[in-house]
Amino acid sequence: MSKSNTTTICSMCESMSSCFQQLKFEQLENISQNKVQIKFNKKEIVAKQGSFATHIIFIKKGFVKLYIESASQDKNLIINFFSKGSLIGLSSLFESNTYQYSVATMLPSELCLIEVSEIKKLVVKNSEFAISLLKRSHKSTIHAYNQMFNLTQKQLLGRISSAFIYLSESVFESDKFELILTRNELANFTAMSTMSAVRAINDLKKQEIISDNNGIIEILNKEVLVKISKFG
Amino acid sequence: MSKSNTTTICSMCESMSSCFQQLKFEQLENISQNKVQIKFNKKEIVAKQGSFATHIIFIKKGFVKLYIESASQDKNLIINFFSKGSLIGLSSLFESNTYQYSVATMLPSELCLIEVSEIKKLVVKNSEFAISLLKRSHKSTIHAYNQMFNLTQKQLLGRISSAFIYLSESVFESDKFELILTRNELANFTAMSTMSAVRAINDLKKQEIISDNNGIIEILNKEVLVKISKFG
DNA sequence: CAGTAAACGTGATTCACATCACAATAAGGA
DNA sequence: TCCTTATTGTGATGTGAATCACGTTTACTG
Repeated sequence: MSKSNTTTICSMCESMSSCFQQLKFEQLENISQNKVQIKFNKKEIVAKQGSFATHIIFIKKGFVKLYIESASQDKNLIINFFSKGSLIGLSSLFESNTYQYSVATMLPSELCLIEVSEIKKLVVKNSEFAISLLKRSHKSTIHAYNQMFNLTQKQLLGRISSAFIYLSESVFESDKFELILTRNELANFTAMSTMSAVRAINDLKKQEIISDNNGIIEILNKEVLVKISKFG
Repeated sequence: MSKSNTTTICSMCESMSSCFQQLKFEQLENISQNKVQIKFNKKEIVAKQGSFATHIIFIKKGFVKLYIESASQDKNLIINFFSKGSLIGLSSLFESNTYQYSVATMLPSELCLIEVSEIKKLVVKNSEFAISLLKRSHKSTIHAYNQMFNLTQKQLLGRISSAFIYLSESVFESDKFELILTRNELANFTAMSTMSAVRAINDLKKQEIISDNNGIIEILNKEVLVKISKFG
């Protein structure tokens, strides 16, 4: 990682999240003065589970995964993916001062690290900002509940199908998208072995429900995909 | 359920949650005037997944479970348990206007249903209140992440052990407690079959890690229990 | 651009857990 | 109080998915 030599002023940032749009000009200036903007290569760790959380991570550009590592480190569970405009690390902020998860880039990314104390001040000053943080937080909670259900109550094909629907609708926002994730990462997101992920994907390909051209996934038969994702 | 004939004034409520302690007297009076206090028997549904969420649920007394129902209704996943002082339904409030989960009593309970609009007003007016809601929300998120990890990465005994530790430390707050939950509910909380839950519990009993006297659970060997919960 | 590591893939085997079948006990309702 | 239903329990069987073993292809990296 390297500190960017062209730090953008927050009020000029075209990736600005909905939260920050609630802020007044001078409040945004405060953020601007209490952040660092950093460039990361792909596959770099941005936040490490267990370490002190002194900053909130804002994604200006790129793509990251948020995941939980096991003690033995061999089993990772990917909780979610985030791209431009996302804000990460809020839960560590109010609940505990250490990260409860790790965050790593999956593409070259530009991130802004904003001081926790600055965010806290703004929550007190600006109730619109507080509400938009509340919305984000509840979105995370609902996503986690859904995933808990998906991962524990559905089997292989249902989990993979749910994952493709989620990626298509909520992450890449298109029926055709570059997957970016490896089979191993998809396995870690769906709580199965890499081998099972490979088999499940090829199964969907053979049934012509999805296609995969060098990493470009296209959902060919959404109706059936949804049916599989619901049945289990 | 039946509307309580002795509605407590919020400012006199001895179950008052930390959130409400942030409120000024007249704000608490507003809550008081915009709530209904209702008595529920055990095993009654308080909130039904999919229905409109017009109220926030405050637990004045009793014990409830929050769970997600499957389409076929035969598979339930219990997300969490709540007792006196808890506030439920906030995520439905900001993210969607329908409940993403169901809530049911497990003991006779007294609940206060507070109008969503009233809570929203207070979040805007009182930033301390907003922050305490943020804290609660993040606590839910972190719990969900932990559970996701537990349920997907650990096996039977690890999951049951984690569950007993959670119940002991975070729900009943004692090494000795009345279980309240049936084997089936414990299975739904640990994402396994009822039969497996029965076997796993009896396994822990045989190893003298826990004891069960007519539903009174005692953790006899916490050290080993923690070890099992970590290994998986 | 060769060498090595990471990612992708297929078939055979193993194992954890669900399911089935059935019994005993406890709880709640007419 | 009896009758029904929920809850707890044990052993045998079946199966979904992990693991193992191995080969192929694609991407880094000096």
